[in-house]
Amino acid sequence: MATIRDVSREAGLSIATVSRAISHPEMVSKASLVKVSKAIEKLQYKPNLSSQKFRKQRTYTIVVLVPNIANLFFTEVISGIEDAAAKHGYHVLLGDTRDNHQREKDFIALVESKQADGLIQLRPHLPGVSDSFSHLKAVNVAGCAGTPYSSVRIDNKEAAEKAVGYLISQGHTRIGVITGLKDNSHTIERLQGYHNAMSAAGLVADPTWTIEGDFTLLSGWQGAQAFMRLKDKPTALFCMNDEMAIGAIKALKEKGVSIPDTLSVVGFDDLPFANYCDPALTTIRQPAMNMGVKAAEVLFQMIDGQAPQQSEYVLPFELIVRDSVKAPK
Amino acid sequence: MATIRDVSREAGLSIATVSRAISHPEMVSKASLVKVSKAIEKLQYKPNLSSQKFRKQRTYTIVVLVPNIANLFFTEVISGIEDAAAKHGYHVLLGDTRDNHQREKDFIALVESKQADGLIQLRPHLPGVSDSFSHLKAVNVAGCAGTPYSSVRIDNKEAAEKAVGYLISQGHTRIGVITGLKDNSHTIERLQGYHNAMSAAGLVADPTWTIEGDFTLLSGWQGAQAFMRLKDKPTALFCMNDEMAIGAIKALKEKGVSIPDTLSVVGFDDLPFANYCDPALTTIRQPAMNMGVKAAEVLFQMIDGQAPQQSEYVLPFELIVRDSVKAPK
DNA sequence: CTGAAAGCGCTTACAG
DNA sequence: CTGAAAGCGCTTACAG
Repeated sequence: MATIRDVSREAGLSIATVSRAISHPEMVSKASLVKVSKAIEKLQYKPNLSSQKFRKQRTYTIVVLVPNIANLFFTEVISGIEDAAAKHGYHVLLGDTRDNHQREKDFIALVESKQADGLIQLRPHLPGVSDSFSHLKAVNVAGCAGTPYSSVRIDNKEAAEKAVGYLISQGHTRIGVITGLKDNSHTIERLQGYHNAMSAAGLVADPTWTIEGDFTLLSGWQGAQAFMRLKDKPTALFCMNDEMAIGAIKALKEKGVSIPDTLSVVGFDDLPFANYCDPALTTIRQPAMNMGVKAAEVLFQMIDGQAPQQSEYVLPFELIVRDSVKAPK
Repeated sequence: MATIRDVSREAGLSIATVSRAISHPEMVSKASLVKVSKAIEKLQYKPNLSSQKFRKQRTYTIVVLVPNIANLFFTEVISGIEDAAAKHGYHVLLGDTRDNHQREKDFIALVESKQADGLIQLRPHLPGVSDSFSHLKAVNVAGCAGTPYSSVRIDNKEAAEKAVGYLISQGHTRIGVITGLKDNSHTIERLQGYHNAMSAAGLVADPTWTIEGDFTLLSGWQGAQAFMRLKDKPTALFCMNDEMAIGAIKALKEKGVSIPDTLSVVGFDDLPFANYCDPALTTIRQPAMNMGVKAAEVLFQMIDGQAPQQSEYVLPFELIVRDSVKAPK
């Protein structure tokens, strides 16, 4: 592989001039520029970026920490990050942690060891584990309120409140909920929204109506089974993500429950599949792609040495009304 | 940030010894090892990997080229790659190309410019565009037969043949197909399998039964509309991926077609959602995760300078029978 | 506008 | 087992 030295020899110029011709062409004469480009052409020279990075102490690489890449919501956020990265000349190193703390640490070490300029964490901040971020250039995306570093998210509490409020507006008074793992911050915030909506309408939320899931299809399916065993069944069900809603609908239909005639269901996220299930799912749309773009842009700013204007960017969500909700009989 | 020089000063040893203590502890005395580790501890030293990489001319990074990260099948393959990478001490740089050739070239340049040691292409090989791979360490995963460099895949033709053969074995003789884009190699191979299965059973495949899609939910939905307009409707439909099958089922149900009673449907891939649609989808399961693992391992071997044992690794697929197929009336 | 030289942080023959 | 030194490929003050 040709190096800058080969090019300088071929062009009959110093390596300094060759380097400038590439990085700062305005500092070099036209004649030299021509010689250099001819030499580059002839030798098929590609600058060794590894060397450039090392020299500049800047990698133009960011790491994206994600608990599980096989998740359509995360994946859409990552698309946004990739787009912004491509636009700004950055690359993204994928950190699929699978909730493995060692793996998470390894990726953080990448930033610490100058392999990457910064980091985006895609999930709620975990106190304890990810506190090590504080000394890094890092931003949290799709997390929760109170993240101790810059974050881009929606207001989960309000969104849940809106989802449940919509069910109430359709006449439902007995509303169940399938949550994520109970310690998860998203669960906590969305559950708060659920309770807020209920009490704002003067309704009581029976504790047995709250069923714990873990944001997977399977847990939605299982949650619905638990729901069916309730003696005093609600007429509507709020699922804290679309995957659980889809799992729940499956289980409900298996038991002969007709949706939305007997039971209304609302999801959260608006995955592409939400529009293709039967009935099409009414859900909260998070601006996943935009969240990714925004998070990346905030990070690039930080890397450039500017403090972000805000410590939190709260983006708007939207209620998407489709066919899974109907007034109770 | 502390450098190796700081550590050497702190430990009262040369930087050479410090370097060895870290990379080749067996070459260093116990006493020195202790001094070094104390100094590292005290200074919170992290080796600058950017420098190490540059020095070693080895990045321990691979790029994964994927047309679209927001695709559950791809994402599962990537999980496999990530697992293998973590195990072997590699990192993965995500190349979400969005079918943009410029972006694809940029990522290839990353390997050429020594930013990454090799590349995995997740999609069928595109003659012309990706010919530039030939001089790189590259492997193709989930592509097609005849890829001009190492590849890991299933036999698409046989898999399609099996899917269609299953419909035939259930008594269907009139079978339609929703394909991907017609120039796509997967489309071509799977279509061949479809025709093979038909003619092996002595059946004729009416050309109007072949409807072009593009592997998206929407195109499956649209394809089913086109299907409904057929005068002489088949009793079964083979969709070249699960997304199109799910889209098609949605459209069919909207038109009041009962599945599988009136029409049987088979998919391809076995996405997590396949088991949660209504009816649960009978489909071909690709070993996505394993394909990712295998592709990564082959690449790591190549990077280590060993030629792969085989130029093609053809992994087994599986027909998953669920509820979307029934004998025709 | 150009070149000689220092140096980014490490690793590794070489000599001891 | 250890250290002095060269060098990986580039960039950038500095001097001209």
